Amino acid sequence: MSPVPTSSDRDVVSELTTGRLSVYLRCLTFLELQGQKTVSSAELADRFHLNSAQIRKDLACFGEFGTRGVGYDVSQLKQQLVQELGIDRTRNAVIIGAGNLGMALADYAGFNANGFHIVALLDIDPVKVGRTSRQGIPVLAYEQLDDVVRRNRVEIGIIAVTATAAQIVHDALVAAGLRAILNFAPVQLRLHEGVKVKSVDLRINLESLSFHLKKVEDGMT
Amino acid sequence: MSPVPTSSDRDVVSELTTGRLSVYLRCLTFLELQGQKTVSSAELADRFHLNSAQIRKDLACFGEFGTRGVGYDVSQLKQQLVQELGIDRTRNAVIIGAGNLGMALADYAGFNANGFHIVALLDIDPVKVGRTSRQGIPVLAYEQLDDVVRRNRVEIGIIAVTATAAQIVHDALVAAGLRAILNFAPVQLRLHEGVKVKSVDLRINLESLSFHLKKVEDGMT
DNA sequence: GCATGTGAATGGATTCACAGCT
DNA sequence: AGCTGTGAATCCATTCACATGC
Repeated sequence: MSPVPTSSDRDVVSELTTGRLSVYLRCLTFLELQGQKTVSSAELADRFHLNSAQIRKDLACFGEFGTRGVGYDVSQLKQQLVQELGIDRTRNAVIIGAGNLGMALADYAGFNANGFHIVALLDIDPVKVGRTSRQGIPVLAYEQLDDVVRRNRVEIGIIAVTATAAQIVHDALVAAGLRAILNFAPVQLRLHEGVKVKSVDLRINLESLSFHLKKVEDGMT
Repeated sequence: MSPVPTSSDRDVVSELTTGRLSVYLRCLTFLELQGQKTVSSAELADRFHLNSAQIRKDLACFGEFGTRGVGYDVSQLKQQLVQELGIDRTRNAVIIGAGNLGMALADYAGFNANGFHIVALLDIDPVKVGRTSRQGIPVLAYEQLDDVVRRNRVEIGIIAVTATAAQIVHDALVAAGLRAILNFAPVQLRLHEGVKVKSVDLRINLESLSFHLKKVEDGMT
């Protein structure tokens, strides 16, 4: 369209590519730990069941990090991915809903390391307020949402409430200024412009497994 | 290839389509509860932020359920989806790993209703064995895996252990005869032929949100 | 020689648009 | 008239294959 290159050139990194960047990061972290200095796309593909061409394409989105004839420098590429993914500094999050799932997520290792930190759980139930998770993350009153967000520079909201309450909570998170939301409630949320929402729907995953089992039963291997 | 139509004709239901079938089922359940008798693909699309053509295409995989000029019968289509997804009977599951996440999943409402039932949690830690989740689901010894699977007709395995243990557990589940696995460990599992594995990677979702925030910061909206 | 980075080719999935049925 | 079911068209993602550079 436009004859001049725009900033949207670099913008075209698909959701799928982004997800794979995280995977690559994890692979590189592993290799670095093993003391490996250098890795080729072919080796990465072999060891982690990926496709080498895809790895190269994905990485090429951000510039040229490899050396022809050699491959990629493990530590350098890892650092590059950390930066591209924006986890070179810590991002704070709150969890709405201090039920089983919310509590478990609050203590989940992956949510409290390498760039993320759960500041608090919020709940409307006065009985829960004042408690903490096993790891000591406090449960605060839901009404304090705006305060908590402002005071702790929270950037990410995690929805762990029932399906019925999810849309309301979602809208409140957006109103509180959050632009990144991870949703565990089984609903089709109405989205807001400029706000990224990722939904993890546990039920859908189970049903997809059931579908597979059904096919096997019906002899459709 | 083959000139005669094979059973694989109906086999070509993509992963993405399957996921959407679950979504449609949820929408229909909602509409049925509201007492709505009939619904058109356009109305479904409007109300739940979907695409009407896609809905029709997806549903058409299983035959013709709609009535031209009218739409779909809510209850009938719902029942059809329940059947296609294979949740017209209950499927039993075990969770491996009785940590925070495993415990939370065991009590998760969506995992103990409408076609699914968590039979037990299994753990190698003797301290945990003998306890139960809040809802009373027992924690048994991991060594009893084969027994538990056989006795309870378990069809689904849920991996809620650390990344390091995940592959071993996965292989044990397959050896125990399971053909459907839901994995919460952040690893690229080596897969077995004929075994369906769905992975839920919480970390990837967070990183994808961070990536979005980074882009916003850098003014790439 | 070897492995990257990338246009070109392929393969899927989504969307369009309309023929066909009620 | 209205809405489904579907070929055709479009869009996006993956894979191939090779020119390019170390």
